[in-house]
Amino acid sequence: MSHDMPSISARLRQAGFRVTPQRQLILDAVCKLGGHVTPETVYKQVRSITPAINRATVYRTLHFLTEQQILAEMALPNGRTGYEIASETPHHHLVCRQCGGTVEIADGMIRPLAEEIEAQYNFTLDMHHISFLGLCAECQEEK
Amino acid sequence: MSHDMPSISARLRQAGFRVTPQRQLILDAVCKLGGHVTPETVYKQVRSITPAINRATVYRTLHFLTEQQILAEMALPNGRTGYEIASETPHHHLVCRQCGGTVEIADGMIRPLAEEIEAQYNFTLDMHHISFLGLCAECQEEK
DNA sequence: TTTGTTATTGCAAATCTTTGCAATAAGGAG
DNA sequence: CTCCTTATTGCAAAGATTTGCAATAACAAA
Repeated sequence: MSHDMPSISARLRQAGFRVTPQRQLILDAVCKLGGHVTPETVYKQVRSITPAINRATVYRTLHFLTEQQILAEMALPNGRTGYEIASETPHHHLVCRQCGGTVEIADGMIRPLAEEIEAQYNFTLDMHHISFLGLCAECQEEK
Repeated sequence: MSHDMPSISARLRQAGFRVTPQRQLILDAVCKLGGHVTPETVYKQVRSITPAINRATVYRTLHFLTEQQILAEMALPNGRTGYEIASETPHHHLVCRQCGGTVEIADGMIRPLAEEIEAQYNFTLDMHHISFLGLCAECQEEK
């Protein structure tokens, strides 16, 4: 999945934010890299194109784009954070703490639980931020 | 809930680990503080008793005690990690990203989902490490 | 008790991430 | 096109966490 820069730009400006070269470069990098990226891989990717970017800007922009729901955050096994393009249909992840591999699980699978939690505790879940940590099939066997 | 140091000590030695003053101080600190603690609060607590402790040791020991299932890790809203005494009956958390407050949810509530995931993906979930992030009832209203 | 093995610690340096502040530049208004 | 406001960036320093390595000290065995 790619991103529609014109419409994203319009949306940001509409909300009073600015569309800077850095933001575009970072979003391009996330798309180009594909899948789940880390602040460091994004930084390197953008750097390979131009030196006109600072690490702090990468971190700040990744947070910003997540707030704007253009990206989605996901927890990685070591307590680090990964990012991916926010998809229309939310989905979640099984993350292997051993090999770091991830498996996507459909939103439908956890929706019943989510609704039960929301109803019972009046707690609104961040539905784009759910990672279940554990051991994948391969890593279980190696044990 | 407190900890039974004699039996824990025996268990660790049994497995070839050593029971050092630092480990005891750190475990005591977690118990004394109660609830969910962070590496920093543990460090300060131990420090207030004796200067004979290094920050790196606190981090390493917290990880170690988690591996030994004496403590359990939990994800905090800012990507940080919290710890608590591992209880007999596993439970999970709803963590408010706004106020940082936590609510415990019973294991029974998510067990059906967990079993479905394990069956369908052959993925073993870390059952002590599940945190759902979101907004608690109070913080929703403030919006 | 003494000794030997090696798990653990402390330290310092490396990583990773966040934050305050002054300088820069996006983009709406004139 | 120029000016003005202020959102963003870069920089540097602070904070948080991890890691390599030599020194220390548990604790099992003699």
